[in-house]
Amino acid sequence: MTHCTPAQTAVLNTLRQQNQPISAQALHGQMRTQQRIGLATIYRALDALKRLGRVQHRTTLAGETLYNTVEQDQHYLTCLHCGQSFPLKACPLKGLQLQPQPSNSFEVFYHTLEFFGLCQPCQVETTPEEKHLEV
Amino acid sequence: MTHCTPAQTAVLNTLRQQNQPISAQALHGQMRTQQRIGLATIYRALDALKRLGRVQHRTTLAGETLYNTVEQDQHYLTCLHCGQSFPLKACPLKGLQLQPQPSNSFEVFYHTLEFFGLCQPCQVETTPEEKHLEV
DNA sequence: TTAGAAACGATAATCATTATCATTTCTGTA
DNA sequence: TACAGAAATGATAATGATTATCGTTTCTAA
Ligand SMILES: [Mn+2]
Ligand SMILES: [Mn+2]
Ligand SMILES: [Zn+2]
Ligand SMILES: [Zn+2]
Repeated sequence: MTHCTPAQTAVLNTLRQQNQPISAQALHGQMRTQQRIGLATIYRALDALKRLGRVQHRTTLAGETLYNTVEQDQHYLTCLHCGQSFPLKACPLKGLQLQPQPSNSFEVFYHTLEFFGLCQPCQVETTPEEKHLEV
Repeated sequence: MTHCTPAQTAVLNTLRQQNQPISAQALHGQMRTQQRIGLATIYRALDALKRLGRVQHRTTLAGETLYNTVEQDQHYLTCLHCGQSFPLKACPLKGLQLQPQPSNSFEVFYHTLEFFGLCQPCQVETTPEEKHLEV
């Protein structure tokens, strides 16, 4: 219990090789070609890594959960109309200092940050009254 | 199709009355005491409001999806050990300008932002090597 | 070795969310 | 007003990602 199990290590390494967040099932499909591993073990490993602060996840509009390592500090603009996601070039929180918090010493491992709105092409198909903030 | 359906309006108003994000089922349980409304309609309304950029949602560590209006721009510190969530006093992105993006004119309606780590009490039960960033 | 603990794989069970479909309500027109 | 087609709704069945279960295997430490 002191360190990662073999499965956890394997999952973490496979996640590191991805250049995009990936679902648990896709991860399984990818890993099982290399080694014998059960889907339940993937979920167990992802959960453990999550609680260790090594892996994070986001949920797409379609409802699928995508995992990635905390190191790849990546955020997306997601279009509410067509569902496409566009990666940000940099993390907007880089170098940002959080205000002192409730118990004033919460230890932050990582964060999730996503933006939702309309991509360029989808904006034209939208009525003016629905428009909000331009960025 | 030009405007909200009665159900969408009702859901949005009920969401506004909440001072915390709430699950679809809890929302249903709360609304059905006031009026006859089906759970499917709640989900349909939430989905429509989501795509209109009026409602957002987050997924807890336990896997439940919680909804809230975009106006209540609220973010949380969530402890990976005990699962408790602590609200931030203010949005760290307030007044922040996004860098020019891919198609350079993505229209942002709202954002989601969450922090994960260890709360004060849970930090003491943790070995030093697992410690990360102090905030 | 060997006993107990932890991890694992296969698969059954769960449960939030979606899809279906018959019914009701709306909207515009004759 | 009466009516036809469209949209919305509620009840409920189906789906599918995640979790629980359980028998087996692997690890750990005496
Ligand atoms: Mn970031
Ligand atoms: Mn905010
Ligand atoms: Zn789009
Ligand atoms: Zn805690």
